[in-house]
Order: sequence, then C-alpha cells, then structure tokens
Amino acid sequence: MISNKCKYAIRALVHIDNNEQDDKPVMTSDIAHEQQIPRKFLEIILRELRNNRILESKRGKDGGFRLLRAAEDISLTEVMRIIDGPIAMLPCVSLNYYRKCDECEEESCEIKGVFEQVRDRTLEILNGQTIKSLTLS
Amino acid sequence: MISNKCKYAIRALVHIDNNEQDDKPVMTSDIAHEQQIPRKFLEIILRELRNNRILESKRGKDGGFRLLRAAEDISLTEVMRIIDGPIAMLPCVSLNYYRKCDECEEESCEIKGVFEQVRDRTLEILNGQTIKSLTLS
DNA sequence: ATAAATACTACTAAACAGATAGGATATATA
DNA sequence: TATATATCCTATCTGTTTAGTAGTATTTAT
Repeated sequence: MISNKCKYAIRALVHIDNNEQDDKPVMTSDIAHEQQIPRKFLEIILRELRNNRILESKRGKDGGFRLLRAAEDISLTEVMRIIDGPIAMLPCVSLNYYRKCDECEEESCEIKGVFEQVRDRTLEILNGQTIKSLTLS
Repeated sequence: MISNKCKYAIRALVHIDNNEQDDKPVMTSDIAHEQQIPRKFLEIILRELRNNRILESKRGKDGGFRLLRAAEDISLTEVMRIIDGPIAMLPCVSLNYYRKCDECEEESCEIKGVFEQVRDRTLEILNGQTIKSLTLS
C-alpha cells in the first residue's frame, strides 16, 4: 500500500501544476485548503519534495512552492520513492533501495524471481506516468 | 513490501510440502529449526494458515501440520492475502480488501487507473505461482 | 517596522511488526 | 492411567512507522 502521505504529495504536485501562473508560487495554505490536506503535515511533505529537487520554494510574503522541472519530467516513481521509499515487494529486489534479506539466502530464495517480474511489470506502468500525465487523466 | 511473517509462511509451506511423507505431519519445531524461524512466532503463523484452511493440524504426540490441499492448488496470492492482507497499492483498487480511500473522491482520483493496471499485471504473475511451482523453481 | 510566508525542531498518539511467555488441551504409547 | 510431547490460546512487550500537532526562527515584500 502507498501511504496517505504519498497520495498527499501527488495531489499537491498536481495542484501546483494546475495553479502555477506567471511563475507565481503556490502557497501551502491554498493547497491544504483546496485539497483538504492538514496544513502542517503538508508543510513537511512539500519541504521533503523541495529537498529532493522536485520543488523550489520562496520564503516570506508572496512565497510558496513552484515545480523545479516541467510536470512531464517528474515521474510518479520518483515521487513515490522520495516519500515512501522502495517500490519493490522484497528488499533484495529493489533497484533504488537494495538490501539483503536478513532471513534468506538470495541464491536459494524461492520467491526472488517472481518478485523481480512483479517489479519489472510495475515499473513499466509507473515509469510511464508523470505529474503531467496524471493531471490530464 | 511483503512482511517477514509472510516470507516465513511461504518458506514453511514449501518446507512442509518437501518433508511430508506417508501422511506424517511436520512439526513446528522441525520447520523452525531447519528454516531458522523463531518457533513461537512460527506457531502463530501455522495456526493462522490452519484457520484459513491451508493447513490441517494434529495435536499431541507425533502431531504437526500437513497441507490440506495439493501444493499445486495453494496459490501465492492466497497465502499473501491471509498473512499480509491486500496486495493492491490502493485500498480502493483492492479486489479482496476493497475500502474507499478516506481522503479522495474515487470519481476524480488521478491515480486509481494507474494502480488498477499495476494490480492487474501483478496478479497475472502472482496468481500463476503456487507452493508447488515455488518448490520447483 | 510589520505582516506573511517558509524552515526547523520537537513532540505525541495510535497502529503495526516481530516477536516472547506461560499455561491449557489433546494424544500416542509405556 | 501416567507421562511425554505436541498444538492451542491469551496476554504481553519492544521498536518502528504513520499521521499528525505545536511552537519558534527566519526570510521577504511592502
């Protein structure tokens, strides 16, 4: 399951993409209000997206957040990995967060192959999705 | 991510399939020892699988667990759903554990369609796998 | 100067993960 | 029938994660 936090992040990015005009940044409180996301929690999420170079922020009056890249260049997987971590169902099969399973030997693991296939099929779909494609769908 | 508990369950079932002979049940302590699974934790898992009609148990001396059905009739998804719950990445897209997302309207949800596709591709792979096919792989 | 925005640190409550402890109950066999 | 040995059941525990909240510091436009 993806977390609420991640769903909030995606909705916030789509909202920013739809509401950015003339390079004017979008305020946390506007997103929070219109998307029904707790404001303080959203602050944390947006800061995290900024720290990972998805957003840029402007402080002080008339401040807010802007997409740092075009919406069609921000993939769904990138956002999911920043907020929720690995997408794969086994640590030993994750491309971006590989870890050895503590309890099993990889060479004799019965399920590794299956979950490599699941990972590949999943990424085929998710890698094709961007903030822009979600906005349009 | 699938839980350790679920990985233990799968390993235990494969072990039982490999070690059942002359209808003699396999003991928790044997599985625990050979598969390196904490015994008391494994007890809980095996009881859960028995309650869900994957295993049958025999109490008392010479007791233990047997597969209730042929290993080729026990699917990986069935075990995963018993131990970990939903396989889908969104509650509103789950076939066996459907729940409405609290934070979003399904009609206007941007990500529902994508995660329906992920679910379908994932199940195509996982539904084809059984305790028997894992044993052989 | 001040109002208004983000940045940052710290805290909390509830749920879940991964177990462990101990006693109740059933059963094969001497 | 006594005993050893297995599952069954209830309760408990520790650490981590999820989903937030509170309060203060800092930056910036006017």
